[in-house]
Amino acid sequence: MPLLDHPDAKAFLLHWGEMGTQWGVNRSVSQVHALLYLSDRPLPADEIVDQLGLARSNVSTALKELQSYAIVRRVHVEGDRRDHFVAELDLWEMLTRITAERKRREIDPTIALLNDLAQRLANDDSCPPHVRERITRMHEFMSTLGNWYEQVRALPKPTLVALMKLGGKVARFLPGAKKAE
Amino acid sequence: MPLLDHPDAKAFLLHWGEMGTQWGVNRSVSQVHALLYLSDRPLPADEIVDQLGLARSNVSTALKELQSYAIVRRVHVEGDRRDHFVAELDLWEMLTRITAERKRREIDPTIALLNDLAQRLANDDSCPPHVRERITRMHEFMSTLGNWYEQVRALPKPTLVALMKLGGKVARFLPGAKKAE
DNA sequence: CAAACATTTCGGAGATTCCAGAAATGTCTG
DNA sequence: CAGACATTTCTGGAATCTCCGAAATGTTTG
Repeated sequence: MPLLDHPDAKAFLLHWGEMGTQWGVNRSVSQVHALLYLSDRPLPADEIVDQLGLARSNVSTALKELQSYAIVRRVHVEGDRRDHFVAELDLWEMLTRITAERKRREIDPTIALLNDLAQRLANDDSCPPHVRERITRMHEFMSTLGNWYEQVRALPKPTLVALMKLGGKVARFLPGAKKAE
Repeated sequence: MPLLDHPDAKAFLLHWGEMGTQWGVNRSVSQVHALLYLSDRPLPADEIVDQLGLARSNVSTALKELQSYAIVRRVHVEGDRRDHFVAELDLWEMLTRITAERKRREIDPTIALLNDLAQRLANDDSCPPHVRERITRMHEFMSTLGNWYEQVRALPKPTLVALMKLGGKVARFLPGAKKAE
């Protein structure tokens, strides 16, 4: 009955956990995520505890973290007082949500700092020209990247999927691009 | 004289170090990178030690790590026996190299595992259908993503830059896309 | 509102990572 | 090949992160 009796499910879950640690996500969090992803029904925290052998408190923290990425959500189950949880099953959604949250946490603060620095540099003649230039370049680069991301993410999902399927062929549509492949 | 006497350079360096830790890169590594990025000349390890106050051994390890991402390289300086190091200054190059290496380390092993699992699932009737389906979906998704990435990265840099400048407007060129914005 | 149940927060033991200094290894020069 | 210099690998203490169990907090039900 338990999901993890199946060796392939278990292999997936274990690998997902390891992969998480490489990504800066802690193992418990990514294991909980893998379990929910494979489950065909909402699971209460207790059952996650049983299946993964983690402490209840740890599972609680993991669920909170996953919810902060919006890739797991609480659902109510008829006739059960306990919270149940399900993972986002649309992988494209999953990717965009993780990306959005990571940008928010990791990229945006950097852009903000670079904004400040650029401000200060404008009125500071004591800064060696090459330092000014390097910081300015970085600022422009990250801003451009951030803007690009915001634009792309605003596109409707089917458009994004279509773009991805297109792969390297998008380049053909560029004005002035080589027509031949 | 030392680069870090300039408060803005220092702010950049410190922030870059913190940002690194968030990214799973250790602080020493990202500080060394920031210093080299701001420097207008190749630096020998000793000078990095002096400017950052790190142990020599630590700097050595950091340089090795940065070289493994190919965003820092060793250069020879006329009349000095010591190795000197410079950072990649083209930020677009920097991004693509980091991305390539992270994909290689983090995504490729997952795809490889999913290949194996998909193989095994094909001959395994004991696996519950929904588990099979979830793993298969994940496999397809990550493969598609990986293929997309390889195609896009093969495009010439100017094309990539042009695409990025285009932002969300690429969607206009999609066959069957809404022409109006 | 009291009792039962569910969840979160807290504190600390264990594991991991970081990083300085020491030792070892590698490389050049005379 | 000896000695000077440069770099890397090793080792252990410090700092950080992980994750359990206990205590505190929140929530439902009679």
